[in-house]
Amino acid sequence: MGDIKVVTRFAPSPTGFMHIGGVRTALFAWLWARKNKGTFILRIEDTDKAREVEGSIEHIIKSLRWLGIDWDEGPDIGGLNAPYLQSKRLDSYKKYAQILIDSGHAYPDPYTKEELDTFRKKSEQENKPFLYRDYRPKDFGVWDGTRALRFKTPEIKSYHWNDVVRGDLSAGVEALDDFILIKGDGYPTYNFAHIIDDLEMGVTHIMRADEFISSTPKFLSLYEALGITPPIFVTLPPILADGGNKKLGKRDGAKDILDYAKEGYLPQAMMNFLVLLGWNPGTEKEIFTEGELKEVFDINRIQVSGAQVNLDKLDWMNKEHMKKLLADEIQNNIFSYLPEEFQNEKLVGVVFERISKWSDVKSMIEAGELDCFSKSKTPHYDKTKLVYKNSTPEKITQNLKSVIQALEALNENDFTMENVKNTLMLIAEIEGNRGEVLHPVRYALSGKDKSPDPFIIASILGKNETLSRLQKAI
RNA sequence: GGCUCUAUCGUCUAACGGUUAGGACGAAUCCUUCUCAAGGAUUAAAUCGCGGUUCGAUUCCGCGUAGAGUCACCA
Repeated sequence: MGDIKVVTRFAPSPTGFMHIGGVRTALFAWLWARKNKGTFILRIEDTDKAREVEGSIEHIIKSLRWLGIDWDEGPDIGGLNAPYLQSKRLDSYKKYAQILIDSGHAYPDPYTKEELDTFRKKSEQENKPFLYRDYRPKDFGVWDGTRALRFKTPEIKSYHWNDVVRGDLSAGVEALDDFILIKGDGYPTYNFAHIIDDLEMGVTHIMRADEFISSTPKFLSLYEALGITPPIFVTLPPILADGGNKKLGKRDGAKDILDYAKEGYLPQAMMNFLVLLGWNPGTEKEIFTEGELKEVFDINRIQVSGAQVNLDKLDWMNKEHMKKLLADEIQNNIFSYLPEEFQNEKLVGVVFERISKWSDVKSMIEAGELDCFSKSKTPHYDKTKLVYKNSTPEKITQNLKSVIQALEALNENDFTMENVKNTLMLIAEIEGNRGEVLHPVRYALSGKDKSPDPFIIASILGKNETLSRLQKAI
């Protein structure tokens, strides 16, 4: 098994952003190549000019790089099998098309679009699948390149094949048809181009989602006509939209993977989350680093049935990966998402601690979680809320005064969380009720019912701001 | 409609044909706590239905049901 060098590829079409589903496919292909010390290729399937979206290629590259996926050959770095844009490989497709024409396996499509539509409607009315081969012309004309070139299915038979994930698969003869190899505009179809490219690039394993199962017989008949040994098929399970039971797609609100980056999810958390969407190691371990995944990932343990996206689990994983980060890594990863006024080194710990309350940094900011640390946003008070439970306003005022007095004794330099805490706890002990001391202080500093503890807020605001807010509360 | 695939707690999943059907997320309860989080402990929660093979079926087979995919000059 270790004798054959593994070559995998990820071959997106540049039609916009990538969502979780697409990236998962890339991840599995990449991991399998890395696990086997093989080659991973990025190829762009840009054969549909009408659907192409400007800037998609850069966006796709950015998305993959964010996740930490790298490639050995690709449009941006070149490689042995360049070019990696299908639109620049037209000569290859023409070469193999000619071979198929010469061997009687391809012919020009004589029909207009309208005629084909009529055929299709007729089949629909009869509740039968539309098969172009029922209308295959008796005599093939000469292909001049202006019409679509169709593949002449050599033999109508039922195919059986093996899939690493699904095991033995089969299809009825309805799955076979004379599909288009090269379109009227001169570009090849996916069905043709990917087979030629994979052949020329030496791809050994094809990872793709299950929507291609039903077209596999077409591919197999083409492999046969060209005398090619097919690569190993690895069908990935579908990813279903959150809460629903539809396959995840852009129309169902599937998000750009880079949106997760903007919200403050860590790439390693996203990678961990994605790899478990349709794969598991067979152990109870769930949190993996990139390095560990490159070791343990195995296509033989890929799931068969579909999985729903569980965003709660992503949040949890993000938290778990944050715990593994060092302070400076947290800073690097989180600060770029924070408004400038919060990019205070002292806030790293707070952000780290409080993030778990929210799904991501963005929503944490929007919820105003960090507002109490802002020197510009002085809290708004509701006097009644300053009072703790059954206490009296007089008692609270008195406590606040004690606190101010005690804190004034601290030097600006000694105004650390530790010292503030000791000071407040001492007063609380003397008063015999923590709530009557800590609550008003916290509320005075934050102006919120729910907030971080008073010690951390005070230490970050500094002596002056802390005392001023306490004074104001009185 | 044809062809094809799939089916274990709410969700993601584990289980050579033999387990009290395990783990994780989420939920609930308790502890801790000035609040909200965090942390600790505990609990509830599943083999789609019906047959068959077998000493024994979540596991193998058939049928049913439900869901998904596909039937493009899209990939």
